[in-house]
Amino acid sequence: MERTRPRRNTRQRQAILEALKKLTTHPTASDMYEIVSKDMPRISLGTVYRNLELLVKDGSIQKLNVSGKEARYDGTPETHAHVRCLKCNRVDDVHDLPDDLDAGGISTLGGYEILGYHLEFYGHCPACKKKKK
Amino acid sequence: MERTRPRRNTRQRQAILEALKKLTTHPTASDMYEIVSKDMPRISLGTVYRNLELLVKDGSIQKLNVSGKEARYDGTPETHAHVRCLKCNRVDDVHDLPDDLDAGGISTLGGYEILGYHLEFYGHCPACKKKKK
DNA sequence: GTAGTTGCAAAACCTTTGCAAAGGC
DNA sequence: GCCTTTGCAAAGGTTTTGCAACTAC
Repeated sequence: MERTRPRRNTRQRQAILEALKKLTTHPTASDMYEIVSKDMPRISLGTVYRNLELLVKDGSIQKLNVSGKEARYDGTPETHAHVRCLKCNRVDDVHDLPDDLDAGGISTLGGYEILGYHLEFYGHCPACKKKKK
Repeated sequence: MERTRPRRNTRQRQAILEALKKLTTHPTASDMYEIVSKDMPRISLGTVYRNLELLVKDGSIQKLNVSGKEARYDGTPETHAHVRCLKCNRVDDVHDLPDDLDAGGISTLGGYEILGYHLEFYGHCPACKKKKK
């Protein structure tokens, strides 16, 4: 289709990727903007969006947008499931999926050529479960 | 939390639900607006959004917004997997999932209380596969 | 030097909301 | 008649984009 690998290693792109890789949370674009802004006060939100998008196309990171709210980014390139809290919108990784789903093994479904999947569970996180009472 | 079942059976709400139930596709809110507008030219897009949202809360229909683009609606209340075409953005149901995922059987994951899941595969639909060449 | 990138601001896009009028029950 | 719902339009929030200046290579 078109070139996906970034041509130039700009300071902005490096900073965004590094900051995201360090996090185990799943920040939104504007979270990333705030984080990177600390070291690079003149960076713009547009640049953050552009680079996150490039890195996603690149395969370096993942974009999660199951909730219909702001997209969130995941510094891990490997596909894996997520859990989202319906109350606080927090997103965690799922590592202990009992019956692991291996999309790599599924190549076609109803005539589609399958390239991957998004699997997101939803419910209440531990903190919100407590508050509920 | 608050009442979720609609109080009044308005013509607009009926028309929206009926139209959606008839479809096996997964229309966006504005698709629904266009469809319902044919019989009800003065309906507004806001009303379509409000009613779709009510019906979702109600459990009568489902909302799909894994792609990060416009949300799509599904006239079936039962949770099931979907496939989305990365090129044309078409969404189909998955009926022949080889290794069926039973979220009903999963009640906790990493401390979360699990209430459901969204599973969406992505790839290229039959039509787009042909065009690719 | 050149073409990809940035910062900035405006625009685009989808969705939600305020409000007066209309309409179920 | 009361109170939810509608239609309309404006506002909201996130993401994208146009453009001149900048910078990596």
